[in-house]
Amino acid sequence: MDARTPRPGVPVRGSESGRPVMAALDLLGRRWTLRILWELSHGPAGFRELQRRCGRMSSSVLSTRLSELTGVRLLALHGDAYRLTRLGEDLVEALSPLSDWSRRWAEETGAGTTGDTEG
Amino acid sequence: MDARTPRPGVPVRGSESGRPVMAALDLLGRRWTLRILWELSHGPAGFRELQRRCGRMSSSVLSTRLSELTGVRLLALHGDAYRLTRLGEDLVEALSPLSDWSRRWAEETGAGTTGDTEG
DNA sequence: TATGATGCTTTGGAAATCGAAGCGCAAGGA
DNA sequence: TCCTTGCGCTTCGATTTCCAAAGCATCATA
Repeated sequence: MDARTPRPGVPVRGSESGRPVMAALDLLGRRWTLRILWELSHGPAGFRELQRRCGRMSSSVLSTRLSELTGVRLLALHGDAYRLTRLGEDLVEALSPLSDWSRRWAEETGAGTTGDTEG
Repeated sequence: MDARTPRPGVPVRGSESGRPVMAALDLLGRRWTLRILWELSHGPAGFRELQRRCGRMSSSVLSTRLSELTGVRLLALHGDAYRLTRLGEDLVEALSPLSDWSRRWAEETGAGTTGDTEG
């Protein structure tokens, strides 16, 4: 993490208040961040394994995301495996209703994919 | 919305499956998207008003985000006011645990701002 | 008629993201 | 002992996204 990583208590993009939720909205609104957390909720993974889970995302971006997320204590590196911290698990759990919601979204927009049990 | 806007049923960044949740993670992982939804959950707003709520964000980006979000039916334009659709309200509600979580995050990282009652 | 507010669009430059290549290391096989 | 494979990343040039300022047309008020 560098000094520009959003974290509670400091001003972030579009908000000088330091309100925690603003930091969260800024942090999560960066490409791949949500996806990385989501994938790690399925279990710890090393760098290349995680890259594969994210559809071969750019290694350079993965690298910076991982250091951002570990910097704000949502992830931790144990040996060669990244895993969610307690805080990170809580976040993913807070976001879990997204899975059900997205199915409703699919229904209402008349989307095709149905054979989808894996949240 | 153009053809590249993530929506359920089509491949998105990092996922060919068309799984709805992947589209959601891609869509929400764009700068300002979460923030815009969040701000609109406090009530409808016109273009410039919304821009102010988002801390004077760039009008060009706001414009493209608004058309993306209306394109996937999370927002609708009524007269000169953007407002959440039913689907959009459901999404914000699904995301609402984020507010409580972010406060815990602030506590655990020893952040300063406390005078913060507005989620 | 001016003045200010609105909903945007345009534009040139800055920053984020991309993807391919490469580095050093460790393990396994011939 | 070499050779290959996989690992965790970095580097770097190219593309995409984002940005802030300026501008345009329109409407309301003065």
